[in-house]
Amino acid sequence: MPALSADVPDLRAALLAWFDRRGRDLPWRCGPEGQRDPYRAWVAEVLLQQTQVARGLGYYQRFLAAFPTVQALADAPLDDVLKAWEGCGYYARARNLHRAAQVVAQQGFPEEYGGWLALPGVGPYTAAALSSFTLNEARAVNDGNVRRVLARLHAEPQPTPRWVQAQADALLDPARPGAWNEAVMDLGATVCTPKRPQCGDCPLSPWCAARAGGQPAAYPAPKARPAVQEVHAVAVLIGTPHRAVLEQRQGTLLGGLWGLPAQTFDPARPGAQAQALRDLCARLQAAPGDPLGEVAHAMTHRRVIWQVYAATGGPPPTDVRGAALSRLDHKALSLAQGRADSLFT
DNA sequence: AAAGCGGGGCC
DNA sequence: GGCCCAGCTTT
Repeated sequence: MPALSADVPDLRAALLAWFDRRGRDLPWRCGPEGQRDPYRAWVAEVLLQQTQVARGLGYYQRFLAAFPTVQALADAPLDDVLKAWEGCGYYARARNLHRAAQVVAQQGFPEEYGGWLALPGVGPYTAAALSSFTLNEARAVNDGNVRRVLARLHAEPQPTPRWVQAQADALLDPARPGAWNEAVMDLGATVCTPKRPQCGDCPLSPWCAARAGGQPAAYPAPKARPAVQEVHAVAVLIGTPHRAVLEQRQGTLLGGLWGLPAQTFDPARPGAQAQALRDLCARLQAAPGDPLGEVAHAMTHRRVIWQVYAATGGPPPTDVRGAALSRLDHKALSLAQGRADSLFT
């Protein structure tokens, strides 16, 4: 295996040649290399934070259709922005993007890395990506793909963020920084994949220490993840699946989204569920009705189990279709849909 | 440094 | 069921 440090020009040339042939053709890569359209690139980068490209594609088209320009985004109500983001998760991204669009509409797009980094929702990865893609600035990105590719290249089982950034900085091709960043990520997403890397198709395999060791998939070592916490709650549906009493969620969990009124309880305590239902209905000035069923919804860090009940009274119902709802609330509403259907079968 | 934050796809 | 994904913000 060639000594990597002495071979950086060859390694760069090999990856960029692969990228020029096999790089992905993605809708936000519009405009010349190093001078991408900043609005489209920005929306895509935020949308793709912790979201796979294959799934981001549909959300990207929907969001761009709703808000074709940064001015349109800045002028829109937050509720409309969240509706366009509905289902995509990590809704703080949409709130921050909306806030940052108002800054950009006033001041124009950033003209350097530091300007991007100063915007809400733009961290080190996104600022490096956008300054290299739109300004041709020599900033190396550090994302999950880069981390995996570099961990394997150097056979480093425990790559710290600091280590990854240093390696990425050293390899970045200063002649084509935007293309280099796109190339490493494309390689990680299509060839140097987490489970079964296709080393036979990899332009970096001559330099790859993990491949030389025979166990490329062992790098990097899996991250330890905290146990998933279960959250039990009762929720009430007042109205119909299309027109129901909704409340806007506060705080960081699904903040800004709308959903059925709900009340958590401790399932280990006898009677706690019935008490939660009474408390919830008392708060709403509603009367509890029939149980509609149970819905469970898994998120990365918790598992939510709802006992859903019909109820009557309470505040006036609102239109469901225009509101941004989480998947959990859509599942709860579909319980009532199934019940309404069954009345006619 | 660690925790919190969605949702889906794939093994 | 576990792991991962073009991470960021807050504590």
